Amino acid sequence: MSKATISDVARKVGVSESTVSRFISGYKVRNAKRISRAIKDLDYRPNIVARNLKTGRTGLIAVVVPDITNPFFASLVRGAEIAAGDEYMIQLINTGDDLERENWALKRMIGRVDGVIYVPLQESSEAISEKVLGSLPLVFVDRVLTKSNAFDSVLADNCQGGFLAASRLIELGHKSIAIISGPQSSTPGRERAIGFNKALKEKGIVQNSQYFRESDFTSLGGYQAMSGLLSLKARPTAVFIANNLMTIGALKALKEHRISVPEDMAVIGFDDHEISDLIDPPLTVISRDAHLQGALAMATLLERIRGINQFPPKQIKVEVNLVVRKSCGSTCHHRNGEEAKFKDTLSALTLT
Amino acid sequence: MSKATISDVARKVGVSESTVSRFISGYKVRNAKRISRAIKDLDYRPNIVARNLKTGRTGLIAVVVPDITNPFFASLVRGAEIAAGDEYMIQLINTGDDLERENWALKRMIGRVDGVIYVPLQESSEAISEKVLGSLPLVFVDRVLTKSNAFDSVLADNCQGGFLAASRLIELGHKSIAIISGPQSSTPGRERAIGFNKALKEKGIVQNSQYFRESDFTSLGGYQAMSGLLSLKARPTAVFIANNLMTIGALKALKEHRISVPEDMAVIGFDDHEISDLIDPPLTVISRDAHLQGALAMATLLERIRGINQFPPKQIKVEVNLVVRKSCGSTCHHRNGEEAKFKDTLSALTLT
DNA sequence: TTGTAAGCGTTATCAG
DNA sequence: CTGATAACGCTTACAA
Repeated sequence: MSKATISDVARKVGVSESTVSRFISGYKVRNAKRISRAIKDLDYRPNIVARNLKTGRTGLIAVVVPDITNPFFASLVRGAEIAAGDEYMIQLINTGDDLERENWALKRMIGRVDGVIYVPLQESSEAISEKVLGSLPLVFVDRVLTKSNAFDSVLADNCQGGFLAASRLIELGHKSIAIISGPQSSTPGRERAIGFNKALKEKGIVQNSQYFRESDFTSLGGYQAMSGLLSLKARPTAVFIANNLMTIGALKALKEHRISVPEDMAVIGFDDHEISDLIDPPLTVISRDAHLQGALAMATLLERIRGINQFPPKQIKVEVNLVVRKSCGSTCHHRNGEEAKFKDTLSALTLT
Repeated sequence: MSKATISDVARKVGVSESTVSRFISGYKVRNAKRISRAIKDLDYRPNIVARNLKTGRTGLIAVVVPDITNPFFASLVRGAEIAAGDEYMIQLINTGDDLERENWALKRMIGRVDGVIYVPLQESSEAISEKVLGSLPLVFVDRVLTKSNAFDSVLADNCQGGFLAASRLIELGHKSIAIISGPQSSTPGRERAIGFNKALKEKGIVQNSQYFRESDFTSLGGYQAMSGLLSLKARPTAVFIANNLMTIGALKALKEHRISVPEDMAVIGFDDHEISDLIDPPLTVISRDAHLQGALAMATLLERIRGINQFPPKQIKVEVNLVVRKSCGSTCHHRNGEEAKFKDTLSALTLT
């Protein structure tokens, strides 16, 4: 039984509790050896909760994500955990795209954790009170709450992602390019669409309003959006699908309709996966380093918690890359030149 | 600031701390309304840590998995979280296939959490001390530690899975059937191989020892194992790959060697995924309900924690299913009959 | 119903 | 370096 307390140890050795406490904290004490033995003998383990009460720290960081079964968030969490090292452990909360649950979870975190890594569902949730946000060290990752620019954030370069995708499709000669976008109420939904539209505008392509489908980042949503696109009289010849799950759904729709990719529909997705090149056809995507994003979020949060000279909120951007495979169509002969050009447009890691 | 304590509230209202405490715990108190107001006014939130110290509970369940980026574990964790409801939250630990870290993590959980859902890396880890295991309510999921049969467990019906896979391949006419197995030191590695071999034996197929490749449940391992198989003079014509990650690696090897599936190599994997039927060719797999497995583990653990009449250790088995797609070869005309037969061999959910 | 008081197991302070 | 002693903020007998 782990019932032994510090006072049991103290009594057994014949010193005070304080001395044992100091020994545990790594200070030099006279009876170190005897204390160490008594601890072993009694199988004493410090009561963490009591320690937490005294010190006011918990050693816990909450990571609040929409859904851990989305591989991107899984990698994000893993990256965060690795960056946390030995000192902090992770409390995981899935909000399941439920605003109420999100608010509930955030509230509960107060006093239970030392900080929060937070992927908010929408950029403006009235439900999330300022008070809650103000009660905790917090960093946004992947998405932000726009009402609070007082926090650190670690975002992907979403605009650049949308821009790269559209540019690629345009260069391949497409004029009718659709986008299956995420919710415009969310950061990546909005920003990826912005980058996409920017490329179209710059290249002088006028966008058919039918070709903009706002969806919800789910597989089903992607399926429906693609079905909608396919029911159009004037179908697009290419599509950028703004996240991984929607891409899965969209590909299913294409498969069902026996549309051949990329001949009849060129496809670029968002977020890479080990399986992407086993798909038929291998999927061209905009990729980013999810582990890195999680790790940067954790590192920033820990700096903030440790109060390292109170820096102003950091807005960190993680680079995105175009990974060319077959789903976007012929990898034309000047491909290498193109890729070099793309590379130039990327900053390895932009800290603002 | 969340600095207000219960005594601030008590003072403001002019009652004792105990009264406020009772109010919070839902008891009827005379000044309920005034207390409620004071709590709002002061923005008082109970200090959870102090409460935990007093009550001896933390409201935290540790979930220790090898790697959350494996979709199976992600679903498992999600299922567990859902089953936890509002009362318990999840502390996530990835062991990253590192026995030392696993032991470290488990030790750290003592006193920090109310219970552990645990996917051990090996069936016999000397590193994990009995003492640690005995200090916590614990349920094994997906894998077990054989030295401790004193715990509840929730496993998939792995034997049946291996058996179904092999049977299918045999029925399709294959005689040279390989298996890329997980580590024999792990529960699913061992059991799936057992079921596989059992089917071969029953159907009178003598196994070429070259066709048994023990690997490590990683994608790279699967890649190497498949490469080994392909380098054989007498290649097998079919292969059962005993987990999801190894299947990805194996498919990559097949692709690189331009082996056409299923014509030159029939493939059955383990664990389904939404993407499995987008792969080229769509992947036949043994599937199971990962959410359910996680949820059952959590439910069992909570029962145990709540001490619901001290039932003996439960060994729960979750059914597996054969999901037939194209990678295992021609879905012959008597397919429906076959599937019905398979169904019969499955118990919906076996509680032992 | 309410208040008093005694802890829960640590760590922090302060004098020695 | 050590030992009293006082918190940390809450819950829970116990008595009123």
